[in-house]
Amino acid sequence: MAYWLFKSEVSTWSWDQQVAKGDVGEEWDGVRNYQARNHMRTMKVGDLGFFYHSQKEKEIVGIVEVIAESHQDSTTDDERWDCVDIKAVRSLPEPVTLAMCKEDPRLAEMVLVNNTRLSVQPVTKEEWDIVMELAGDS
DNA sequence: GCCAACGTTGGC
DNA sequence: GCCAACGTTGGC
Repeated sequence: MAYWLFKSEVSTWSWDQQVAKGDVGEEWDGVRNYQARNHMRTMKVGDLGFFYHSQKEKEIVGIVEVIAESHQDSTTDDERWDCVDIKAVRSLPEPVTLAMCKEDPRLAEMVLVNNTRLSVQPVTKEEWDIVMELAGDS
């Protein structure tokens, strides 16, 4: 079981919209970056991920679960692009901001901190646990 | 709004 | 196949 982080702008696709979809979930479509796509191709049903709001908020707000493995992105006919489906699991008790991640020396290697432009990225078990701790979730 | 980082495109 | 030009993302 692996851990991931999904980035989205609030104006494009927000956590509230994801939550509103409930257990039906939603395609994580629109990704046009090979690295991000490759991460999605390795995802398995049941993997968990953080939901991060980029740009204005810059904070991890919730937890999602992969509910369908990678398939054709329905927003394009281009066969190069596929994506997984995810559903909201729950909100974090307290959002974890990018600043908090940067301040914690244990998260110095986190992709979120180092590669700001990657929209779908892996998170290690250790990083996951630390973020959960920062979120006030035990 | 600016700019750095990075990915993609296209000319050679 | 290299590399310059360009476009996009996202933090500040």
